[in-house]
Amino acid sequence: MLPLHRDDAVDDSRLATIAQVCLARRTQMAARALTRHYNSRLKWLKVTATQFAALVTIGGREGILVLELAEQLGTDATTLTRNVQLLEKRGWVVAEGGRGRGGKRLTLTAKGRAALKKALDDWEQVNAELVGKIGADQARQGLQFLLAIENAIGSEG
Amino acid sequence: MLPLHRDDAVDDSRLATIAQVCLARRTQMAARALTRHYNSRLKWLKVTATQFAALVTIGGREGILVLELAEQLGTDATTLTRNVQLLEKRGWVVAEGGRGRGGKRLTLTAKGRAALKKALDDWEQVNAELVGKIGADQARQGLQFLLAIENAIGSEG
DNA sequence: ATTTTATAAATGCATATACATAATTTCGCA
DNA sequence: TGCGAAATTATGTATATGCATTTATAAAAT
Repeated sequence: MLPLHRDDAVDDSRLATIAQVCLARRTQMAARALTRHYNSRLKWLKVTATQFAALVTIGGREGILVLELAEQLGTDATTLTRNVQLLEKRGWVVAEGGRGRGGKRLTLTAKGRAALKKALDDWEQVNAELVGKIGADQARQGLQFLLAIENAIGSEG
Repeated sequence: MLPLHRDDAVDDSRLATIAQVCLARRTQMAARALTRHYNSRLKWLKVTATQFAALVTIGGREGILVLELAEQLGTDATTLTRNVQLLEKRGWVVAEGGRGRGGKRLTLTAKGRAALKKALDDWEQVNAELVGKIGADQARQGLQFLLAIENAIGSEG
């Protein structure tokens, strides 16, 4: 039986095109590759790329709230609640305050600052390598593209 | 007490710069925003962006192996093992074969093709909206950038 | 002062992700 | 024919993610 004129038929070449040009798919693929890459480079410090991003942000703004950290990292606040708990268990971050108005203010511990400082050197190397490989121009354009995507989506559902 | 000359001090402006130009961070942020956006648009079909990408790929290559699907999606094969199990439970995908050489060949069910077909219309709309907002040129350059990132990382740790 | 309201974080549940390792199947060869 | 090697998927464990909902706190209103 030939599968012609099926109601549920989909065009194969259309699917191939979509796989090539879907912004979500390609961005996720690159994000996964980058995460794996950074994780492997930061493995000796037992820091993940996600944790590194949080440490950088807290270090740059001591006393930041969980909600503000979520905003800076572009994640849901409930995700940050748990990610921060891991950082606290690691002894890298301490919090003052709690639920409700006023919130929970986060600061790095000495241990946290030390870990961050070490990780920064690795980051510098990894990022420089990547920029070297793709070229400074493309890196700059890429960052603009990523920002444009975020702005295009904004906070609408 | 002034925090001058601390061994663990980190430069705030350096941290701010890193937050701006870290390729991993910015790509992940965009990926998260895109995932949320696509998920909300595909919510009425109870399909996630990740599942959509898998359905597109399986639909475009019936009989694909889990390992090949992982390659196409740029994820670890062990992730795909579980993602595919969800698709099977949903009745969208059936598998022939199993462990070991020969592997497990995946195909869409009629239900899977129907879901894919509906999702494709949503995808078309969402992607067109995004490209419209950021501009066709930047979209094209962005896709090239993402590809360049993947190539730069390749399969090295 | 007590109630209401707004704000911030935490929890329950489900999916997504990857590394290390295990289990299973098949192929090739002795 | 049976054993070792290669290939492929599955499992254990941990982190990451988001939505819906709940809990806790502080401010505002009456």
